[in-house]
Amino acid sequence: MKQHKIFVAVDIALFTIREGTFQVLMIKRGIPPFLDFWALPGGLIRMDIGPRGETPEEAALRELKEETGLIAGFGHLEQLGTYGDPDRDPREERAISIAYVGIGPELSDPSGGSDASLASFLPVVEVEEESIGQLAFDHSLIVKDAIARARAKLEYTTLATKFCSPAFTISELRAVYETIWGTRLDPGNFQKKVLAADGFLEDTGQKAESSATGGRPAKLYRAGAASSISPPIRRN
Amino acid sequence: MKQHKIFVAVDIALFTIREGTFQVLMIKRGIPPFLDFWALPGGLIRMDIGPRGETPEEAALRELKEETGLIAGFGHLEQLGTYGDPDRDPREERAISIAYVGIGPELSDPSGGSDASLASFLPVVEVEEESIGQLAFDHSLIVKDAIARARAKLEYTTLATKFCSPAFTISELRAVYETIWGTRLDPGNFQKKVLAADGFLEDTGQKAESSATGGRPAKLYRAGAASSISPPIRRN
DNA sequence: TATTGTTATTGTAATAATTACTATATCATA
DNA sequence: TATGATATAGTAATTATTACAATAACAATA
Repeated sequence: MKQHKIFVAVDIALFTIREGTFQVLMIKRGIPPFLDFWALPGGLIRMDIGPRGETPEEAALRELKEETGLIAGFGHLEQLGTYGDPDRDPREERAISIAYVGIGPELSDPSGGSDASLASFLPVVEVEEESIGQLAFDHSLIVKDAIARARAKLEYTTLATKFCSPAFTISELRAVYETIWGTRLDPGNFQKKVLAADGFLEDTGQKAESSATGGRPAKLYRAGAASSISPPIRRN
Repeated sequence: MKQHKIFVAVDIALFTIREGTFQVLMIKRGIPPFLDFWALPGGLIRMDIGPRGETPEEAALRELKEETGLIAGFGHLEQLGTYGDPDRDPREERAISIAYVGIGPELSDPSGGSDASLASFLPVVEVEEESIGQLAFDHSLIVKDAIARARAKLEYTTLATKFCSPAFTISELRAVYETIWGTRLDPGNFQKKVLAADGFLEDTGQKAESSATGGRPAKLYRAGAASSISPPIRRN
């Protein structure tokens, strides 16, 4: 019976926008296998924490903190899927992985730790085209799925607000869409659409500083209570 | 190290439409825990099959066959998500479960086997409102998520064709939407919409028998190559 | 102070999609 | 041949989307 037990890992693809670029948190592996390869932060679910072991979410947040120093002050965490190919891990013992997608605004700088020699936000495009080299395990597949999930969810959910500061302008929100989709959206139409979507935005009554280059100062909004929006924001 | 290994199960929510009703395949448990409770077909991933154990998909199809007699001749299988709460299984040893959603047309009659004393398609509404009693483990949550997934995917994918026979009429397809959503759709508008969706339907050149009550015989279509449709079919 | 540059926000007209019907086509059966 | 039934096509009103123009509100500068 016990022969059927399997190692269960969790991995997390944590996205943010930094310097106008869509980025994902990666670590450089400090131990074999795949020593010195880039990988997603993650590790085994531990059974020696709590009376019956950790939940997968707890494990994801713990590993994130251990390997990158980042704590759970970010806005969103959802399960992406479970990767269970018997050959996804080259080691003797089989291991499956439950993957998560996380999203946060302006995250502090990561620092390597435990099994990671280095932790850093990397531009999503560089990870996609593997100009940083091949990724460890099946993490290239996981990241690809995670990116697709994030892009798709912008359309019909209020996920984009999770990339923004607590109070943000509509331009800032539009920039999130433009950065992640790699497209350009009409400012006027975008404005009307998000304001028409019930529960997407709440007026704070405040105004942003006029930008460095001048221009009319924008109103500041905060995220509303809605989690899905209809009609959706379209990708073009 | 080995202390961290966990039992990994798979469960499958297999949907079909029978006698105009949206139904899901359930088994009655023949062993404890939850003896005689209704549950989803499923079981542990086995490590003694293949050089490194089964894939989760293989395990799902094997358990389906063992417990219900149904074989994999159906149209669609996708991962729903992994349920990992440490207390989801009351037994001594912790077990997580990877859940799948399956869909098939006109499936043969199931028969109980192995750990199931009985297997049967049950109307989704009865399972939802638990008029058949509480479900085993967290299967009530899993079924709920599976139903929501199926309903949502009808909108923007060609999933509905998986419930139909190889050649089907537009009425038959419309009945799938109406049954699963519990709504009524305008026949004329529905027809135009699905025909306008590129790659959704392929004309077979044949016509269906005129129905028992008479009426113009409908054209027969088969599923096209597209997997997503835009604009989506809306729920009303 | 008036002007210019810049960004936010509102307006508008053309186009496209959706809806609620109506009309016609094609069969079975009386 | 008429009638009932269902499939399919058409049509006009409504609604949403798009592309673009106009106006508003500020900073910086002449």
